[in-house]
Amino acid sequence: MSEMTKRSPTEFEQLVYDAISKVPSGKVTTYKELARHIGCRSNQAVGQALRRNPFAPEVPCHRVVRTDLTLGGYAGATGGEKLRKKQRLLSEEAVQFRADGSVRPEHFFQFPR
DNA sequence: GACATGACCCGCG
DNA sequence: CCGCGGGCCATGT
Repeated sequence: MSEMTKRSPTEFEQLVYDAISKVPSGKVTTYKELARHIGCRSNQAVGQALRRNPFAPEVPCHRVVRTDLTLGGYAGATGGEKLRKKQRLLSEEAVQFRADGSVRPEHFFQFPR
């Protein structure tokens, strides 16, 4: 029979969503930092959890960018409309960008050690 | 359980 | 600078 019920977040995903929620407005973190904070050695696995985030933008996954501070992805896309939306959300939180599209480093938020 | 996918990262040539 | 390969690991088929 076909699947009708929607899948609930796994514990791992909840861990990720909970961590992101601690990133303040106007700041960004990275997939790598996020992974380190929750004790995950796969940055990619963190990206996977965010890619399917059903609570965006309440759970502010738009505040997570790549280690080189370029945008990364949003709503399952790595470019186009979706990505521009991510940039707009950040702009509205007063995050500033450099000419090459990367986030200005002063907005980087590091989790408490 | 094996195999494939992916919003990542890093080193090397 | 750019592509390629290796590493890491949660999820889905």
